Amino acid sequence: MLSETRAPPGAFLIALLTCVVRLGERTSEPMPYTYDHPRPTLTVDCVVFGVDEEGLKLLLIQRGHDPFKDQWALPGGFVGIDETTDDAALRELEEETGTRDIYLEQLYTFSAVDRDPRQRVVSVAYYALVKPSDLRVQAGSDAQDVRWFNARQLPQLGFDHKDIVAVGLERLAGKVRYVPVGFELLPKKFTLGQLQALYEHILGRPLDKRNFRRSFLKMGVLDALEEYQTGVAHRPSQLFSFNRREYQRLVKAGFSFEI
Amino acid sequence: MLSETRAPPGAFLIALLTCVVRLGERTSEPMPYTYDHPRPTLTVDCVVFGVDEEGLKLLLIQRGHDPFKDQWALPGGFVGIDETTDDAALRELEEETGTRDIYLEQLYTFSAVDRDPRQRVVSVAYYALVKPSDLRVQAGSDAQDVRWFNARQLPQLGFDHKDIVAVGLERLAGKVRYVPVGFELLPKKFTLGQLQALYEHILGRPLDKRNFRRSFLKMGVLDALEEYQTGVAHRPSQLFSFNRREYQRLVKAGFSFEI
DNA sequence: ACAAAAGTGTTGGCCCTACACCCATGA
DNA sequence: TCATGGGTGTAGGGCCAACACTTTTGT
Repeated sequence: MLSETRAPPGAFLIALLTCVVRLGERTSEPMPYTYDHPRPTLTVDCVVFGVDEEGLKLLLIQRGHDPFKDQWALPGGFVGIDETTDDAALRELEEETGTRDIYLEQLYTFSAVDRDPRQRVVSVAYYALVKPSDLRVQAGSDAQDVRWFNARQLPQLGFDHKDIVAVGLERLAGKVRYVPVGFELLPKKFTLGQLQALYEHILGRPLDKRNFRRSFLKMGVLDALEEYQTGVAHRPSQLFSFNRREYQRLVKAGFSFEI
Repeated sequence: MLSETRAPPGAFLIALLTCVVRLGERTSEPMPYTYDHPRPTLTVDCVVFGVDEEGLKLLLIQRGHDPFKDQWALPGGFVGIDETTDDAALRELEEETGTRDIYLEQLYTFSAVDRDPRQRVVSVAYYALVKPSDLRVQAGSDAQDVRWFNARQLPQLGFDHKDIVAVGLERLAGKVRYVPVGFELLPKKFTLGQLQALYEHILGRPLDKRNFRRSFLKMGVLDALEEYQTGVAHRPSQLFSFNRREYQRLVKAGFSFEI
């Protein structure tokens, strides 16, 4: 039915073609084989969390082009015709971070009609957990700058990225309660103090030291190393590492990691 | 840069245009204003849950066209250029159910490159909770038939809809544990027996009657009516209704509805 | 010596689980 | 009178929250 229709050479035709889409709306399934109509553009945006001494951080880029030129925004970009949205998110993150070894999870798909002032863009949002110590960030092709920001004190963001970040923070706080995500954010060897501080930053409330240590150690996913902090002006803490094998065994067994 | 390129008149050009997209991939943000490249088609698919005497049900349509003609699949369809994915999902559901008064929540976005045999299609999946008693389903324009199926005994499904259903079932089971979703699935007045049976169907395991009643009543979101079942061959059950106002008050207060 | 974080046990209360019998009705 | 689901209370155990002091190091 629409197989001979050409797609719009420019955005000014979109309004015209909308009537064609309206026809399409009456059918509840994709039409056979050759179907051609104005489509939303598909992008990904990534809420990248990290943590350092100051607390929970978020990676933002400073846009090099309009719209929102010079403003800060989430890293992201187009989804190619032959890649999944997961692949697109990883590809974009590799630009800014130089690595693909990143914990990534789909967050939500944002589709407000006016979320991009230029044209219709639907964005699949992801959230990522990285160890800032493991990577040195660098501006990708379309960004002037990349920086870590305090996750609770962000600058004004372009598009609807403020909403996306809010959903990301909420999801992180929800997830941390029953999955030990902290391990994606901390260095290989860490102290229980660091781990607890991380949880307090994510949950936004203080936790009891003794109870925290007990419940975490009880899970059995921490390996106590025969190694200690050095050079700190207080009693050195024992170092721990995350036992991923044991963690996966417990996940399979249906174990609950509630904090 | 690509503003003069025409979109593919047919699927056979997609491979050719892929190289153009590859160029696009190097930029991490949408290009200015007039940007034209082969885009994934965007659809929605809905996992519609209902419940009746037999247990948890799922609404499926029988496809009227290829691909997967005559096979059962999830209701769904294209996302128009001027509607959100939420709107698209509601619009599609209205076709099959005749109402927009449906509890709907975004589930996940599926983007495997080969999930549709015709062309690249990315689908935003939703799950819906409806009261089958409130609506009479009817086949939409592209469907030969619509029917409720036992959610645990589904026929073979087209596309990757089996995966989508699996994610939907998992999410429902997760959600029911801390949100009283049951109210979206039951009639206005219901018995605690019905409510418990619903939970058992969703969770896939039996629950203790006394404990279930106690913990649900303790939440304070059920109004006991001065009304009883009639015409049953056993002691009539008291009827209850859901107090949505109180529920929302408790949600705001951060109350936990764990079962 | 002091500052700063590490490390360590116990108790009370609450909640969750398990469990068995009588009740009201229609057939 | 029988079959069917409705309705009710308690006791034991486990888990969680609250809580304070000593240890080790650098300055």
